[in-house]
Amino acid sequence: MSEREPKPKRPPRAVDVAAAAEVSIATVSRVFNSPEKVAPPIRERVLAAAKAMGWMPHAAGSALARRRSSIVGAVIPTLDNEVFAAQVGAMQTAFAERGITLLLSCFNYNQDQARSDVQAMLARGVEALAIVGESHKPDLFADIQARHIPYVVTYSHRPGSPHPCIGFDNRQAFRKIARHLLDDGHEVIGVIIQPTTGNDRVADRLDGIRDALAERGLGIRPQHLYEGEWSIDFGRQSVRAMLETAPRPTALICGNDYLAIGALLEARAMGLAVPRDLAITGFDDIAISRQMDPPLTTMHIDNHEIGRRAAAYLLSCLQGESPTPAPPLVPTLVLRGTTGALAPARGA
Amino acid sequence: MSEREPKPKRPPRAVDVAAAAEVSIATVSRVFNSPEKVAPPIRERVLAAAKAMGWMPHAAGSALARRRSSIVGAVIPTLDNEVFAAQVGAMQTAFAERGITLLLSCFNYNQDQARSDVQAMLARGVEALAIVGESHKPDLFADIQARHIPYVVTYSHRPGSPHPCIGFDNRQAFRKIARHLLDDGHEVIGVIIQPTTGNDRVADRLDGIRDALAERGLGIRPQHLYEGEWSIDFGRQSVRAMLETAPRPTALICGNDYLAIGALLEARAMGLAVPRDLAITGFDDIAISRQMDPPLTTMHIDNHEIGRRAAAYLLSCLQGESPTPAPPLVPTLVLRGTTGALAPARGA
DNA sequence: GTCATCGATGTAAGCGCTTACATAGCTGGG
DNA sequence: CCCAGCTATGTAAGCGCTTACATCGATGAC
Repeated sequence: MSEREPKPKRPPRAVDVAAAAEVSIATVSRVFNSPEKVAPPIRERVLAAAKAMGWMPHAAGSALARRRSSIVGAVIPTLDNEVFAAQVGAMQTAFAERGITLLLSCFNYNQDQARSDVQAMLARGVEALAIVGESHKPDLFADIQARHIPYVVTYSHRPGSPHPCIGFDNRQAFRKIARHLLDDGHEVIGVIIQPTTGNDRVADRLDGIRDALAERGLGIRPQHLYEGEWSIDFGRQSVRAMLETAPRPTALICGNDYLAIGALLEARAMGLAVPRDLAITGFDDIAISRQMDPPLTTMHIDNHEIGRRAAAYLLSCLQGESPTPAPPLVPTLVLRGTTGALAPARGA
Repeated sequence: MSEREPKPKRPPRAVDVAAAAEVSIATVSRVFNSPEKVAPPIRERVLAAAKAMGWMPHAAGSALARRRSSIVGAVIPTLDNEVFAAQVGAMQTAFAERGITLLLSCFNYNQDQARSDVQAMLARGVEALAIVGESHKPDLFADIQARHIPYVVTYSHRPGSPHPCIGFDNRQAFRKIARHLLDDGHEVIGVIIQPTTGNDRVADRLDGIRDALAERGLGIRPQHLYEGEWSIDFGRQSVRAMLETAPRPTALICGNDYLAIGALLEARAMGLAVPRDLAITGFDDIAISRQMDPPLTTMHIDNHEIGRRAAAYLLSCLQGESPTPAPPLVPTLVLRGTTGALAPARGA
């Protein structure tokens, strides 16, 4: 009767377990942190007591004592883009296996938000940080470096970047896309792309396109460049507007697959044949892209792989190693049905 | 010269700030937690000192002292489904506004994983928990309840559930879909659905379909029921196999939009007219669905709203209120191009 | 049989912070 | 002019845990 505790409110603490198992609190701690140091019979007793009262070491206490939080942070623009969702999912899984918890922040493409989220994470004692892109307020990186915390920039891999990166060279990748289209014979090329301001990755993509065109003495005509939110609808609107210009572009490079899908759907709705009347390329190779009609030519990025690599890199840093960040990933151009050699305009 | 610290390694602590501002450590703490209690000039001095050394209260320390962690956990199956990604994104945003950090776990439809993730979160001292679905090991909920922390089940709202829920009644929703198809004149209805084992939401969906069919004395023929991973490809395969059976279904209910999109694409690839030869319905109304040709009839779920409501509910609990969980959301049937009245089989 | 040694356990000092309580100036009423 | 009653600040006791160090037996070499 008197054994019944009428107020089970307060969660058990290590001392309670210690009392129940008739050992000292230090032994309880050891059972959970270096079990080999405690004699098996006692170990069992402690384990049994802990299980009986549902006790686990409280993370805040051990974080303090151990000076390690076992949490890492992921800072991404938004989960609404499956690209970042996949990266975060892969990281979460990789870290969970090591008993590390993932803290998430979505900054919605807002640099101030990113900055303050990172500060909050630092205050929480994250031991490492993965951040999408490198166009952030300088303070953001300064804060991280001041803490001597390992971090990695993802989705970007600019030559000469001061940061460790896991990603690919956006500029190169788009140069490759543009060259492919040029090789197919296109000379008037339109571009639909996400906002470039404050987004290094997208700015690089546009630069890559310009590079390739410049190599052939070409450029992007202002009326053939649409910059706006990444969405299927923006892709649709842009292509509709662009096709009213003269000369009409014969090919369209889109900053990501959502835009490309919008462009493709609208072009077909307008009665154009793709790729004959208009070639279209995307970027990311999201799940739906290869299901389109015709299937979308795009560049394949392995987002889970980026997440896994970022996690592996940070994990390695946390073990005290100094891994050399891997070479850039090289996205592969997946030629599907929305591109093809341009029919010769005139002559046989 | 001697002012230079040669080892800036260790992050500053409150005592350092206190020393710099020539106040006691208590005052420093007060400046950050109840600023109105400290005289403005001193407050400024402390703030300046803190900023100068880049100090912020360390979360583990304050969590311990305050007995509040200011973190909450979200437990979802996977981020690869945009439905859950959207929910998490909305929650993260809502919590961040209140200075609360979100811990994420993806259990990949594995109940053991979910259980241990929840335990890890409890050990981390989460103050609240949002969990997708209610078909979890009973221990999972027992652990949470033993800690007396608020929690909410999302994406599910079964009548009579013992848990607070933010979601919709999956059974009702699919009953509605099936009834609609029946009203359109369909009698042979196929089903492609995600695995039902260990997934209450999906099991409810199937039950809802059965309910509606039973009302008209009908049922699902075994050869018209395909259960498997939710993916466009599974939708494709299933529809192909199903259309070889006799009698052929004239309508197809899919457990979510991915499956429906696969079914739609494959049906059209097989030369069927949709909806004339085969009506198709999805569920979730993901972004791409209304872009399909014909646009997909589906049920619209506001995933961000679920996330916001879940966050609001938990936030309210954390303020000590006892909010009555809101009534279920009612997903709306969005009739688009993949359904329509069945042409009369015979007679005028 | 004695003592050095070693392995198993306990003791206690923090980890960085918050906050109840103590204290010390002030203000102003009597 | 004194003191009750404030308010602004400081003191110190934890929060729950880990771990260096102390302690205590037991083991085995001599």
